[in-house]
Amino acid sequence: MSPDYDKEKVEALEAELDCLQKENEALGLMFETMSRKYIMLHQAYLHQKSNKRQRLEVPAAAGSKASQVFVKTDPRDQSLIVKDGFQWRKYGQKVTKDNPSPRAYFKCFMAPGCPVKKKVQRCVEDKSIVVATYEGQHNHDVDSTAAGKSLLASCSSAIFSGTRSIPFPPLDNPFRPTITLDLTLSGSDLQNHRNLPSFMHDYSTSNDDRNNKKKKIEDYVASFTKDPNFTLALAAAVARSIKTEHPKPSPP
DNA sequence: CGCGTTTGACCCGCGC
DNA sequence: GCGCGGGTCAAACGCG
Ligand SMILES: [Zn+2]
Repeated sequence: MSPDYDKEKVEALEAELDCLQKENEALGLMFETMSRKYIMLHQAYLHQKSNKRQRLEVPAAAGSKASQVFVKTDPRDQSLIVKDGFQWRKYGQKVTKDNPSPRAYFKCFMAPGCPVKKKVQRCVEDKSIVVATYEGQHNHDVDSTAAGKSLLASCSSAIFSGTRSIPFPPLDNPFRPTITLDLTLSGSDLQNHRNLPSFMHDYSTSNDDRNNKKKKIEDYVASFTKDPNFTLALAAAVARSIKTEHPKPSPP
């Protein structure tokens, strides 16, 4: 047992720890973004409910017409995210100025007159993360068979719906499929209100019970876990995050 | 031969 | 008015 061995081992562990920390940071950012978006959405809902006319001229972004989905997947499997239960026909691809990665344009042709479009683009830094933007909503049923066949979405929902034990090898598994965060809110509002934590503060203080908020977030998380795919790591991370702060899940 | 992807052209809104 | 950047069209291509 020479010290070199231990040193090498320590370095390897440190590298792994760094990688995990980086991923944890990314996941935390996603979760934070989701929470912020939920808070913004709720705030906007209350505001719109109380005040009929909002001075925001935001045309289409007011409603939940556009939803953004952060997907973590293998760089080569990018085209596979198309098979998410819907049938998409690619009708364009463009290179954007900000992002070196090309952006692909898809349109749902599962049903006639379905105006749902979808934009898929890889993240700037992390090429393993793709951002899909869904626009519109389907007026047809989602093919459950195709959805069930679509990658490994069911395993993540199983974690949230049923047992909390994770029967899968965690981060060690290179087959880690996909992370999907469904954020049914436009991204422009996020950037607008990104530097305005007043909403969150106002909401947090004005509301009597913060547990309710946590419960809402949890419910929201559970809601979007049903549809899209989730990586085991994110599922476990979010579950632990929620569980630690609000140890009373009680899913329906 | 039918259908979906590819890929450059075209269009259109916007800022200078 | 013009250039630019993003969104869409459609002809060509490729594959089963
Ligand atoms: Zn559709």
